[in-house]
Amino acid sequence: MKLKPASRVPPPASATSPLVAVLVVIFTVVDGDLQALLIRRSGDPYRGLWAIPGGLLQSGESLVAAATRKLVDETGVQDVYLEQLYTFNHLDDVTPGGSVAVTYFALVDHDRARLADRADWRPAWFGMHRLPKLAFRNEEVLQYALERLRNKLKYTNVAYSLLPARFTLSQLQRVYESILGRRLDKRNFRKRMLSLEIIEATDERQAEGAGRPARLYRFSSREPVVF
Amino acid sequence: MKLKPASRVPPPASATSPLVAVLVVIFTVVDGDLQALLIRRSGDPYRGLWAIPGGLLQSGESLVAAATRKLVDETGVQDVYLEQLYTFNHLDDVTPGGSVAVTYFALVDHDRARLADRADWRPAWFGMHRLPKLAFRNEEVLQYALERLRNKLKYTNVAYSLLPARFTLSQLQRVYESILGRRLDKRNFRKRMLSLEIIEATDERQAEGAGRPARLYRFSSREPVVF
DNA sequence: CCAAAAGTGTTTTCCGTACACCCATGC
DNA sequence: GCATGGGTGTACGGAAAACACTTTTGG
Repeated sequence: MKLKPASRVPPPASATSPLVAVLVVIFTVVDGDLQALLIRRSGDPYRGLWAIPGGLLQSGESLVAAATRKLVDETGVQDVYLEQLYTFNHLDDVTPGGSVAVTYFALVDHDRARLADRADWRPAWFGMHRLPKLAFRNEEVLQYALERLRNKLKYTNVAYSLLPARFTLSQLQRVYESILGRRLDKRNFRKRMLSLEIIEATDERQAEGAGRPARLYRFSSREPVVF
Repeated sequence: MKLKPASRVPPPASATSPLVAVLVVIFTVVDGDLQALLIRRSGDPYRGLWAIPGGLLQSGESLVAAATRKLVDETGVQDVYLEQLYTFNHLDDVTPGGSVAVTYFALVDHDRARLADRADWRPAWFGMHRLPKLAFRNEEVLQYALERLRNKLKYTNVAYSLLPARFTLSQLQRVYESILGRRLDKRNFRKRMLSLEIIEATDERQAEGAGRPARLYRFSSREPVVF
């Protein structure tokens, strides 16, 4: 049986066509730890397990709009880095007719996020190395998101979305180290960041407890930049 | 209004939910020219224009299965490189309730492809620099696919899917040049290909018209390999 | 004065790029 | 013997990686 391109137009709304869900992997870095936001399921299936926030794409809604909506629902923030990740299917093996999950990932500054405080399925942050038991095949999605994020770090300035407007180079380095999962050399790191010209020194300083006060930097651009 | 994860499960089949289409950008290299397979639309909208092959995702069908089905329909080949590209929406601005297009791209050896011979919307190859007027926003999709392919070429062996089992280094270089859109240095190219150990020399040779016969090579692996 | 974090250069290694001539065959 | 495509090595430059000590502050 052959599908005709023309058949894209008038939907036979009768047959159960696959549903479209949108999931958003929301990352943050707290205190040297890369964390993802998960919600606890209060309904079946997988009741009580944790899952990536998401919901059905509504009629007429665009994919980014749906992803942004979920992001705002869960964290209250909106103007952050958000990128489409991958489209999975059969994540959910219960929906009759199948389902398609379009996944996104977002990077939020932990201090700006205000988690929704709901009675059931409350959201919570989990370190990527201390994940709870997850619903559907959400481990796969998280791993894929992490991999993508690690790659993006190498050739884009996406880290801007994980930090406040002003930050120290040590804070920035800790963000990189949390995501990459390994220590970086301080001198090489600073040399590289500065040579890429994605950050600029300000003339402010900030004392972090004991020790010499650190210079504060800012990102030259708070829009995504690819080098 | 908030979507609950639980609502992923029982679909309210009443509302017109967005449709899911699967498109497959099929690339080949012929004679130093990177080409994409397009089909001519015989129905509305965009009647008479050319478009990327695709169709609706059928109930219960997986995304790769749908993409593979389209690929086989159009070219007769199946065991080639196939990768998910991106998921667009609003490509089609006519479907009520909106539509989502999950796009893939495939790489086929031109000599193995046997194009479907249909009365209406016949498929045909078009050089990426001589594209006809396209339906929907298919230019965007093709450009995105090209960009992705160019990147993949740098750190994977995907070219194996564009060549026969045995090939000369010059043929391989022409494939790279067609995709990248620029000339490469012969010595550097060979050095790199051999040092990556993705190809191996055979002891066969092949005369290409006049000139010294060329050694034939094969890919060490005909599965995708990332370096 | 000591603990704690910030800040700073040089050397080596590796990879990408530039570049020109000889070799084997068909006609 | 000449036209055609196949095949080969070296040198340079830039980026990444390795590596250790001094500076400034708080307590």
